[in-house]
Amino acid sequence: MRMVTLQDLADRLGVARSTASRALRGDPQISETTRSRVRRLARSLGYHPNAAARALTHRAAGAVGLVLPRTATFVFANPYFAELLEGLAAVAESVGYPLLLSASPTPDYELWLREARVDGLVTLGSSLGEADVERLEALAALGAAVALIGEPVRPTSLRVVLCDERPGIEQACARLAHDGHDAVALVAGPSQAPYARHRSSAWRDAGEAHRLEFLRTIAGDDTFDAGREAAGALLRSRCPASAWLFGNDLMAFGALQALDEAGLRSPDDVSVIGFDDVMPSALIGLSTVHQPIRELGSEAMTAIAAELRRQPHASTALVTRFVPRRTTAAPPRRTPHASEGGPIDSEREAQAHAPPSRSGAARRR
Amino acid sequence: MRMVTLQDLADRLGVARSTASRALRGDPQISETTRSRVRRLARSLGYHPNAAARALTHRAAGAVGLVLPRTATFVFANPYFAELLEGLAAVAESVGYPLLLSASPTPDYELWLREARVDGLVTLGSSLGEADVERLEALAALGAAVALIGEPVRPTSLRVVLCDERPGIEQACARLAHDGHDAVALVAGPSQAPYARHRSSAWRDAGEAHRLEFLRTIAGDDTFDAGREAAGALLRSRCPASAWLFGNDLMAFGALQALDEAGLRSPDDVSVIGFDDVMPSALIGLSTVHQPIRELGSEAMTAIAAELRRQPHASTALVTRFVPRRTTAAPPRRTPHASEGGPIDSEREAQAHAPPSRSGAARRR
DNA sequence: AGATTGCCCGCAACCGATTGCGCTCTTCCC
DNA sequence: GGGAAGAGCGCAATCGGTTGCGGGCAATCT
Repeated sequence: MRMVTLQDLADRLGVARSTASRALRGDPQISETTRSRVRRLARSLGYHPNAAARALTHRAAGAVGLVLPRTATFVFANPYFAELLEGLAAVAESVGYPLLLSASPTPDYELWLREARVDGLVTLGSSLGEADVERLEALAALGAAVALIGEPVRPTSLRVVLCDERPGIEQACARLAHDGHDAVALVAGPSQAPYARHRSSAWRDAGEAHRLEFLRTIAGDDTFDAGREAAGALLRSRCPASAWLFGNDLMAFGALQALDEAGLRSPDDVSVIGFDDVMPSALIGLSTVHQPIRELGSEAMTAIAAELRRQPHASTALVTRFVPRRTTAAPPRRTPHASEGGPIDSEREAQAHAPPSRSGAARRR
Repeated sequence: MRMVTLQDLADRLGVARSTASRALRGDPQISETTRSRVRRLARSLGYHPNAAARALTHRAAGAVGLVLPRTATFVFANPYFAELLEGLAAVAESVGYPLLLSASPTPDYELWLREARVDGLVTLGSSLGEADVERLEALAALGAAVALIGEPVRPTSLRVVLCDERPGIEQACARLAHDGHDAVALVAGPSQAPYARHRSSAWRDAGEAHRLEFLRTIAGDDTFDAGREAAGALLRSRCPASAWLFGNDLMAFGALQALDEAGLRSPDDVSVIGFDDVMPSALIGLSTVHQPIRELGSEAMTAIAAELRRQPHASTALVTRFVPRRTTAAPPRRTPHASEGGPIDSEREAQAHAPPSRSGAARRR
């Protein structure tokens, strides 16, 4: 695959390569005549400077990498990543840094930087090990721009973009308490993951401050199926919690499915609160803690672009907020398991004050 | 940002750059001793060959671009693209071609290829103009691997990955007819877009074969809001269609929302059928025509990788199928507009044979 | 002992663009 | 008319890695 080169332009015009180069980038030491001749030819031949050659002389790739330490399937099954990508891609586009994408459960965080394939890197802080952080810091010291989304295992000099999860969680717990809930269950993310632990303790702290008793805590792996299984376990164990709190929306979706399969529903039988507020949540009316995911992405990319251009960058503070929708209400009079075989009463009751409703989430067919 | 170079290795070992190079890539003309010395040092210094320099000599970038001719916001608001990306990224990862991502409403399809930033390109066939197709063909003739997802304006020598939309549409219409529907409305995609026109005529052909009358056709722009507005228009105009067919799921979601806001619901008041079967569709129980979106992505990427490696590649046939869920049923006795102010009767009736249901999709709060 | 063979390795020329430095030619001035 | 200034352009090195070709050296053969 042979493209038009600077030499081609120079040959055709009878000038030196260097002259052609200077003409194209508007060097004042080239006469107007020559400059326009070169530019005209370049346009008509569809010349574009070879990215690799430029990268070599500029010692900069002009691209930024996004490393997602999960399989592509996992990543894009979760709308969270789509929204993150939306924020990243929008800024990447506007600042002119192509985004390189990698989704692998065993990522090599350093590879692209060491190959000088990218000048900067965005990745998830929470999935980095101690050693990863250390090596990325070393690369950052050499000039790489690294931004972490979410907190890593230990404090670091790398730029970390995060969002205060507590306000939204606090609001959610306040609302539950106000509605009369006093016993909840928590379906958290993977217990090894720092971010999941942080979020769990945020739920616990806020919940306890509002006198909510945590009857049970289950660790899931942030997938739909994990949520469904956790909900199944809660139902089978007849856990009398009147509200279920989740580490993310996807698991809450799974739980709603499980409820539906059990012939129960939210909020009549149990209130359900997710975390993230991804797009489908608005669609199905899930009450959840809204996280500004796009902004996390755009903030990370903006920070990286600023650093690469040696411009100052003031980071903006991001916070969560509770978005009450249709899966939260006052607790039922009876706990879910008390009405097996068809929650007739609560249904009648719900109908009395609820508008006619389309039938709900996915159901076995 | 200065990384370890081949010269560094050579200097430290007192050999020539070329020797170090050959040692690393296992050239048999280098002695075992030297080879292992070089390799050991390379590993301990964290050496990785500079991607730009390799690209220059190999005349290949070792990367593939994905150009999405829409804003990042549009792209990632539609789960379709997330699933497409899932298929692309999974294969890209496994074949070792990093994926470059671009989302811009005014894309430059050729730029990355001309800059030699990528060896191959994936984009959406339906959004290419005549001129775009021509220029891409020219680049393909020069050795670029180009794959189009969806049919372009005219037949082309470029590789086109597509999926037969008719079977699923046919199945959907058959089902509607069988359930007793005879009058439908179609909310199609943008009427300028070839793919939307194809899909519309597929709906019409299949519908008419099953004696469904198309009372009204509205062109939307494939967004949630377009679907909501189209549904609003249908309701206001008291269109007596008993089923609504959509150009994609996202518009169907919007329509469900509009129904909900009007105090109506599907399928009691009107059956709704989407197209794509994106992830949230299963969640909210939308009946829809399933398209193997991931496979479209993986097929495109596989084809590109094969072409770049000069390997043969047999393309696989992809087809759609109808997935009946909860938004299709027999038509109501009365048309939607006849029961304004609360469709009490149809509701009772629905309850009689429907399992208890969670309240449905997003509703105004 | 001298010639031959083969193993290892270095020299140098690329790939395509950028840039410091110096050369040439015109023009202006004394 | 001769020298200086300055405009306009070319030479060559450089970025880091690859590769054709040739050269040095030791072992082997006659």
